[in-house]
Amino acid sequence: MTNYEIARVFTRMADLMEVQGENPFKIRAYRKAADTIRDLTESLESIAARGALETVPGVGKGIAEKIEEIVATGTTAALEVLRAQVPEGLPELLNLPGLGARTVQTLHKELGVGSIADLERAAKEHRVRGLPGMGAKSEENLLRAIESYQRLSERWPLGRALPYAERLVDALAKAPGLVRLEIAGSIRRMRDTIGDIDLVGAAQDPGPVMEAFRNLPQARETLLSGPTRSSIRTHEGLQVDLRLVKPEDFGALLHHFTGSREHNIRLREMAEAKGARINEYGVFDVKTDAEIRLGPDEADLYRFLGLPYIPPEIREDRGEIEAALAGRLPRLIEASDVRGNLHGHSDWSDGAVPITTMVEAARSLGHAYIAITDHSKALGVAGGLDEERLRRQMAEIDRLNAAEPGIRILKGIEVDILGDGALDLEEGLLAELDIVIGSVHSHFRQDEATMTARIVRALERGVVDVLAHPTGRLIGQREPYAVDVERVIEAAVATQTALEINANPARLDLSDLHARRARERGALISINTDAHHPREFGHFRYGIATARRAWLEPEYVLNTWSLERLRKWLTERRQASDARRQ
DNA sequence: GCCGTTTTCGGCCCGACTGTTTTCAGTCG
Repeated sequence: MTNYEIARVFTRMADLMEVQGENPFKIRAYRKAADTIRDLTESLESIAARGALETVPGVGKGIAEKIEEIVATGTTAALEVLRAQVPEGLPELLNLPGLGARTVQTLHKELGVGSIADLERAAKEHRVRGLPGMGAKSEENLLRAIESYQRLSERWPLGRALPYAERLVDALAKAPGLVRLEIAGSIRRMRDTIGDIDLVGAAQDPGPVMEAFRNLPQARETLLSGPTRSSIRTHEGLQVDLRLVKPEDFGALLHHFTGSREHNIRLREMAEAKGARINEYGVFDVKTDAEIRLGPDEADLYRFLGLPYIPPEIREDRGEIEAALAGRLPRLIEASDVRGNLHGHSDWSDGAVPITTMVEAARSLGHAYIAITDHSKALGVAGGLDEERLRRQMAEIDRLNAAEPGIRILKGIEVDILGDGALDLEEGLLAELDIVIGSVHSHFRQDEATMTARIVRALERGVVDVLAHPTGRLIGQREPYAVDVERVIEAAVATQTALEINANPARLDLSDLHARRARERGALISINTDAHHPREFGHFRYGIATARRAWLEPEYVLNTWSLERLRKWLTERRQASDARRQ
């Protein structure tokens, strides 16, 4: 039973309790526990085995008992009781925008609605409008909600959402009277996927800006519209919210809608201790309701609370407030720290352009080095290199380096880790390369024990310098393969293998949480674009963002190092591997 | 159901918009 599966049990219980009208705080407790569990890197089974369940935040006596029950039996009696009481399809109604628990209960009780199909029928037959608080307009809105729910409603990867939001900002920037406009919400925090776009702005007169917003070419329909807040749905089905305040309140607004909700709640609790209330307009004295005037920046708010500025990427209530209080916030890595790309492809395998084109692009970015790491022969579809072609490529790179291209080209390979943990090329040859990236591209369906052992075995050979995209996930397309990340991190530390944060926004693998865990355990990280074309060097922004969310300082990221330091590390780790194997 | 250098009981963020209301409940972020 994975943590993810156990979390799903509690989420399901929360859904069922919600449509039953159970105590909202109890429901929240279950959801919070589920979120926490999903984020753990250690398996609940092993936490349970050492009797430490109640040390997990949000897990108390009740939920701990249920976890033990789930670990032992696969389910819990409490869930089965709820299931017996509530129709299977009822919780799904909560996904319809505008429909909450109270209305779902009424629909179920009064009309016998037990699924979205039931609701659609009832609305079409005008049976909904007879209910208290429901009219013809409500019926219409429900039918629209059902229609749009069936059409869309998946989360967007950051790599799609961020550029889209930036285009919206560009389009809106010309609106009359607009003085500030920023992307807030989960995009500003750079989460790997996002559910909607939050824009915040400032204007003395919000009317014309709101009108321009509703009339954006991207807007398919207006969901709601008021003087300070409007929402549209785009043609692609994504919801976009715009909030506007007076320019002097902009800092408070930006902070409020950057979130995360959990982070903001913590700050409000801290404000309460100072007799102050925080909302999107500023900070107010609880007693007099008078505004406590702060400066215009987010930093002023943190200063008021006695905290240093906390960057958006780590505002998740995952320990950042405690770290800030203790003066121990990390100096997060920045894009300008990057000195090279250690995983990328050329047209020798499945890259789009010749080595020289990739090299020139990297040089123009100001990088000091670039590794060419084409695929190995097992990846036939990608034109992977066999021994003979790899030797020719190595000679080619030697020639290019001899011509002093203004950047160091490292000879590398992305070698396949085969099904049994062997490497796809002869290890003597691999040892001649400057850098070896190892990765899994096959047999994704192996069970967790087999996959974990396979990767650990590959690392223990000591030849792989960097383990690429360690979990194999493709966001929104493919689940990570079953692998015990904790064990892989352990092996990476023991063998001094760096773990990759693959910066491709479809991967972001390691994820923020896994990367943070890896760092905590002492692993080194390499942030790589895995570029197959020069334009994909632009993906660094996503890799950096993930690293920042993982609390990474540049010190622990290989490719922020100078070429000399990097080469020294590569040499020493191989010597250590050789020594270990003797 | 969880949690506690204020508390082991009584809290658990705060405000905008909608649709239906004669003053507010429900929903959302």
